[in-house]
Amino acid sequence: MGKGKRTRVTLRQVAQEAGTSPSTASRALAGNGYVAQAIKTRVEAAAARLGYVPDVSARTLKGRSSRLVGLVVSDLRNQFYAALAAGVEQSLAAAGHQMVLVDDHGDDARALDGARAFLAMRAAGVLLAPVGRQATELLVEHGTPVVEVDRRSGARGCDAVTIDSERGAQAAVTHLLDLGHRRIAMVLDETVWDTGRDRLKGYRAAHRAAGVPLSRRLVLDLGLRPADPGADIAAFLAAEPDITAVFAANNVVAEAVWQELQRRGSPVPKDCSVVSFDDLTWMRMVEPGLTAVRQPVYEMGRRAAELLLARIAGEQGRARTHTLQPEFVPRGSTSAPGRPH
Amino acid sequence: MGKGKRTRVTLRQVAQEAGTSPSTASRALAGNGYVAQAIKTRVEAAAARLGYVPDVSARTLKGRSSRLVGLVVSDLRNQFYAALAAGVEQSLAAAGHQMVLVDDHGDDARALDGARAFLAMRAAGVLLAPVGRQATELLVEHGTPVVEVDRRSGARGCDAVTIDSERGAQAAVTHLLDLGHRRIAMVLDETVWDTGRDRLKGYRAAHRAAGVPLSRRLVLDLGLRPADPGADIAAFLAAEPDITAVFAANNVVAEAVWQELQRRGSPVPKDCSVVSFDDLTWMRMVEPGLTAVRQPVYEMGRRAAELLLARIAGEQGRARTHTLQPEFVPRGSTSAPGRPH
DNA sequence: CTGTTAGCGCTTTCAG
DNA sequence: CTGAAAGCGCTAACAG
Repeated sequence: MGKGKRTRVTLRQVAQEAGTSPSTASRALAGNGYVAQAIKTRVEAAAARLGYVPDVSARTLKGRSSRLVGLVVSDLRNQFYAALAAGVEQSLAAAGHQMVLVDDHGDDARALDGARAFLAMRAAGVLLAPVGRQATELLVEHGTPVVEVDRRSGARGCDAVTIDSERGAQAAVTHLLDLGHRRIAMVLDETVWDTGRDRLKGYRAAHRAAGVPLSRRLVLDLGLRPADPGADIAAFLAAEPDITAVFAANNVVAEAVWQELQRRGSPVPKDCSVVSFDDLTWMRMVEPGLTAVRQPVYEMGRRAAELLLARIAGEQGRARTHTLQPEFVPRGSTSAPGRPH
Repeated sequence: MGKGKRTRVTLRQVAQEAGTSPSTASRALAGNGYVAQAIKTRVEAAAARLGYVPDVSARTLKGRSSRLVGLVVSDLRNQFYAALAAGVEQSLAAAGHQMVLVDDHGDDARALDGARAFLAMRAAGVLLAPVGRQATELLVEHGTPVVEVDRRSGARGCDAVTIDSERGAQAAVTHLLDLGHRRIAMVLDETVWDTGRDRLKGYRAAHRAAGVPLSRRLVLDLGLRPADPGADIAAFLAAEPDITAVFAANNVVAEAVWQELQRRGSPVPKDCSVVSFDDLTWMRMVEPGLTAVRQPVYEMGRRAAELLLARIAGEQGRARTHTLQPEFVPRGSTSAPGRPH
């Protein structure tokens, strides 16, 4: 022990030890086909005694695919993706699969590298939060089941699990409108994907439904990876002093907005109400708590994994998109508008 | 396209397409051995044309091991582990390895299952935040390089990367003592591992160094997965009304302490100062900000992965433990003691 | 119910 | 510099 066995125990050795043939030993261990109970026991004992660990690469080579499932997320340090990954892992582990996790940092090229690696390892399936359609297309083209999560790339031939962004955003903004706000800003960091676009749609739909005119000047798009979001937000708020509420399109934006409001000393919600799309730990820790649109992220990961597992199990039928509903969580950061700041 | 090729392109086909033999094609693609430049180009073109994706399971079967590296963490939804995993992934991806992530939920049996799976897939190496020594021992016994992260199981034959818990805790508690606190509580959720134990040691060492007597009654051990931590903390604070400061052993505990303090309406730091070991997002978002011991978690993940990669590359020599230093971050949640609450 | 045979796709001696 | 041959460990026909 502790020396690191130079040579692994193979099925052949187990068979020998049990006084039978490799194929019988294989059947005994895998539980396929007929094996006498006595022999089965004997083989199992031999395997245990020798510390046999089956070689999945041999198995994978023989069969069609491995028990590996790929997951591509855009930023593991973002709690949103971490929770997503946790949900995926949970379902996968329960089904006896392993999760290979790739962080593409929002870069399509890295996602594509990941996809190629998944192909090479004969992954049973892949889950991804797409940043482009290339990765999905490559995978689908090669016959690997794919489920897109959170965003949809628009690629054909794959299932998807998303959250109803438009509905969630509309609920959030309607809440602000109901409170009497009329100059509601929306801050986002992308309209590249359906997430950002749909949330903007929801923001607009809420205004239309309430008969409140829209103003382009109230929408601030920071862009992905802004150099200095705080400065952008500061300039925005200074340019639009009659804003009484801000709707942040996701947790990253919400954090930047919150910090800028703190920095400039604008009391929330007195000077400015705030709502976030996506509800993280800190939003219920701060005082006042942040009103938020809670996304069932962990659940989304689980659902996506289940869907993928069904496809892996051979389920046929055309691609489906499951849409989960967010939940509006009112907290202290929203109230009727005071005087403009 | 989009139909899912029933049969993958093999090296044989690429060779045929390029008008050469499989072995030459292999050399051309892998870059091993001598191949005429002309043929090499031809093979590469053929591979690209056919959309060839090498089968790693065949490669793994032939060679000793795969390019898969296992990582076992205890709770992916905990930002600490998510950051750790992100750091690991970053280093691994840069080196052309893939990360297989297992969440053991603090359960040794699941970690062991993970370890067996890693063995079965001939993982090149494994990183783990141990919950017991079984997984590490199994892996080491089979000759798989292992690096333990954050905690050490005590198993022999593996490297480790940890953070100096004792030093960090001592700094935090010394800070409180320097402010004049004399009744400083410590709340933890385990003394099972060196993390909890060392932080308790640091708490005690700080007291000894300051000549302040210790009282067992000031230490609350919630235990792992407490049913109702809030209630336990409430009871504890009620039973020890002269407490003027709380040192929370990790982010989970800090969250529970913070929420209980909010709930009972005890102003921080006037009634009670608070320090957390581990610094999460919310701790700098709340008002006042939480004084914390920042751990370089992402960096720890990176370092652990580098260490493992070196072992995978064949580095010899006895097991080493890298200890990273935490950083004390004073914020608003600590001040001189007011009157006892 | 069990053993023999063949071969998954790749790499790697070993001759040429 | 290139091709033929063997085999990594396992499973799946197919006979027995």
